[in-house]
Amino acid sequence: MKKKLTQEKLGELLENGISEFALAGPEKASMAAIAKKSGISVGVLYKYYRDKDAFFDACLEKTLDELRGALQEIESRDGRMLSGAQAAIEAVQRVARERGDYLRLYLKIAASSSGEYAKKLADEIEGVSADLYRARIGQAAKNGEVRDDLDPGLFAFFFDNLLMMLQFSYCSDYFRARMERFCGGAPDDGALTEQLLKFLESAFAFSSAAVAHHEGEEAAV
Amino acid sequence: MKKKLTQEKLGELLENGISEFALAGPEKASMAAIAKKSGISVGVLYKYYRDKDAFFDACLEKTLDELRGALQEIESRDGRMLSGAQAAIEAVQRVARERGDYLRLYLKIAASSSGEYAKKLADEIEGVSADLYRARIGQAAKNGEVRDDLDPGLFAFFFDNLLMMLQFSYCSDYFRARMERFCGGAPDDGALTEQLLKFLESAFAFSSAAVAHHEGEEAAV
Amino acid sequence: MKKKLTQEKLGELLENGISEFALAGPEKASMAAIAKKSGISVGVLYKYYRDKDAFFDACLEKTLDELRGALQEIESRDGRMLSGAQAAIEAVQRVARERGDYLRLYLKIAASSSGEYAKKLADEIEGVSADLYRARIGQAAKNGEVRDDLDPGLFAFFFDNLLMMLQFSYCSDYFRARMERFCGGAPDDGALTEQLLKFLESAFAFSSAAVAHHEGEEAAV
Amino acid sequence: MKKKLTQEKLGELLENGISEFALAGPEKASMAAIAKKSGISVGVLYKYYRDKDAFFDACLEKTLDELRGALQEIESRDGRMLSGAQAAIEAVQRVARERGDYLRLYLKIAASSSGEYAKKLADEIEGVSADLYRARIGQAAKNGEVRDDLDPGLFAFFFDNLLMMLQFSYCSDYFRARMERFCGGAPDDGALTEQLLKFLESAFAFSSAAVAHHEGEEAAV
DNA sequence: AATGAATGAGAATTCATTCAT
DNA sequence: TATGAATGAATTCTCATTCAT
Repeated sequence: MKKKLTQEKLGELLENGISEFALAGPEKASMAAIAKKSGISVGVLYKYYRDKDAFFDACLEKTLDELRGALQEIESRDGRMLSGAQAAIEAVQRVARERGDYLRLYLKIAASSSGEYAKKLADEIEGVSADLYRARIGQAAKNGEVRDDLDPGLFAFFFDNLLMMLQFSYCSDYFRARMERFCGGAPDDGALTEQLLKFLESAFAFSSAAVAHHEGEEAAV
Repeated sequence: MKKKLTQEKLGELLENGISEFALAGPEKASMAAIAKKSGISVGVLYKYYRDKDAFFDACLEKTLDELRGALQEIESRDGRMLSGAQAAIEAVQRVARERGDYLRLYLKIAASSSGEYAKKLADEIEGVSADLYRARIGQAAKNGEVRDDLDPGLFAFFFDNLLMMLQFSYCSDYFRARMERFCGGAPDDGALTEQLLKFLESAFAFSSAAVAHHEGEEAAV
Repeated sequence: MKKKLTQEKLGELLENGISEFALAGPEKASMAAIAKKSGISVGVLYKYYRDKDAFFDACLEKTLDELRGALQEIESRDGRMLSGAQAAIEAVQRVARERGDYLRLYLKIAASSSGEYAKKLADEIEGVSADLYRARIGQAAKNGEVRDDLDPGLFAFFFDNLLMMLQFSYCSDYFRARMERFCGGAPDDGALTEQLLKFLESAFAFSSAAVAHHEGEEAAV
Repeated sequence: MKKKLTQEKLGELLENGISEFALAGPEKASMAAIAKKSGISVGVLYKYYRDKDAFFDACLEKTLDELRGALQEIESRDGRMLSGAQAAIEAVQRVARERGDYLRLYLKIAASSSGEYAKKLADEIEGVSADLYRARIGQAAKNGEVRDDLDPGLFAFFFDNLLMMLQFSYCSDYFRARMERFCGGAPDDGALTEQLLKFLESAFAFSSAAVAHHEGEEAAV
């Protein structure tokens, strides 16, 4: 038989698919173009995936897998809010650099999907982190680690919103230009991390009690 | 008379265009459908706009005009950070309700545009508010109204990010589903506003405790 | 507006469709080829007919209308079996000459259709003549015009079978070749008519004259 | 051993080919499906047959061989017209039951082939029986067994036409539905045979009894 | 100037055929 | 020699754009 597509080829196909879908959008992306870019014929593409939708789903699935993978790394850290936040920010920066296409595709999908499909997708993609963040913040509030006059769900939402916009700002031309406009040029990763942590730290804590608690610790030192 | 009719028709045309582009996406939106919905022939549509792209640009322009209009209302308020924030949040909620199409289209564009065009667009859309927020925050820091150990540009960026995600969460099916997943159901507008203000207030160290802390520091100095 | 397709163009389109479908078969016939042959673009074809199937149905409908029209002419004659048969044979010959494509398409469809569709089609196409022939033969049997020991349905069936094969033999290359093989060359229309009438006349044992003639012959022997 | 397996496989391949071609039509039948059904790879199929057309020809050839075989059985009987006719009708009924695919494929071909190929095919398929029938009828006319005022070729043609339509009516969905429409339901094989024989007998004016019967009636009048 | 029918390039998808293994 | 994955031409159908009326 003619040589079967190697695993790498299949991976490349998905990567190119993700890239095309992210760049041109699911409608405009051309199956022929993706096949050509991957050095295969349209025929194989259709041997492996029933149709454009199925191929798109596969690209999306891979994207979500990768993003979930990046998330798990963060989740596995200790539960303290601040260190978690720092890890998350750095993960966003790394993923944006290494896997910008994934984020771009995610943005496209998020911007385009509608109706029940949107709901299904949101559950699938955001479910884990939503629950995790909410639980973590609720716990932190009980511990006195963060203020207790906040709604864990909404604060988790705001927290994730900041990370999400960070993602978009790193991966999308538009949002990057916007970020640069705000910062008066491309911001330094480290500085941005530091400032965002400061923003979050302050947002979450920073009730006098927490500060007092902190002060106590520091005093002890 | 004839002109007036045309003027009205043109406005309707743009509205329908915005609606279609926002709903179906720039690729999938049909020129014929838009013309029909507006009660004119495709011919006229092409008489006024060279091609689909040009028409799309016009729709975008109108969208941005409207959004800028909404923004100006907020900007014209007094310069105190907190009241500004509250006004902005409420403006977002109102616009999302009244002009969801504009926000949906904006999201589509932000997710799609690339290269130089993205930059141009971002400057045009975000320029004013970016500059305004940065200046306002810088001023507030000088006044001791907010912490002074923060970068005005980045904090303006974070602030606007939160508003932007709020917009998306109100107008896009996907982001709405995500918000509901975080909040365990559709959040109440008032509660959300309150909590977000709390978040911001704290982030900017508005809270008396933080201020007191600051004051102490400053007194020491 | 650009000139709307004239009625003639539309007629031509159907004719070319019928011709292509009859020649190449519904599967192989190419929409593009039909459009080109008709001097129009594929686009119009799809403006007038939803898809290939719809266009095919239109072609078939026209075919059946024409064939039914030819049939009606015969049916409107007086009810005597023999003159009806003669008219039918001559109609077949004329239609085969003038509208061979219709018969060819009919043959293709008859050969191809299956399942419930076949039943529906057969009812639509053959229903009228089946009922008519059966009634006419039943009546003729009562009148003593034809033998009364025959089943009107089956005899109508045999009668129509002979006409049907005549159709096929005139319009299909294969059946024409077969006919010529049987006859040792292309048969003369008049001779064929005469002989077929003789065959039918005898089969139905209508004409006392024919019987008398026979008697005479036999008596002579 | 190996060869035997191949021989079996080849037979199976042809059977499956005939079945597919008869069912789906030459255009729609899929080479891959036929190979799979036969438990071989497409590769071997193309090793044995240059292309789809060649394979189709082989299927056709086998079909014709089988049909000729069935015919020979009838032809080997004694030469009396009536018993020959009865044998032929019963053979048609049996073949339709046992080898419906052959007849369906034959019908497809007859409906599709055109030009020189049609002629070649008709000669090959119909040649023998055409000659046989003509000769037999000519002889019967000389013997006084049938009327002598008929053209042996045309009468043979009419006779074969009736058998052919019987074939079609037994094997094709369309023609079966048509037959049932004429008969008011599925006819009984025996009744059909009896009536068709009556029709033929009368057409050829064979039976002295029928004539006598008539004579009696007429005398009474 | 307005109309909307006609155009035709372009996209998805299929499947007979090839050929490396 | 057998395999069956890969190829890519061909086909259907869509819709932005044009232009005769």
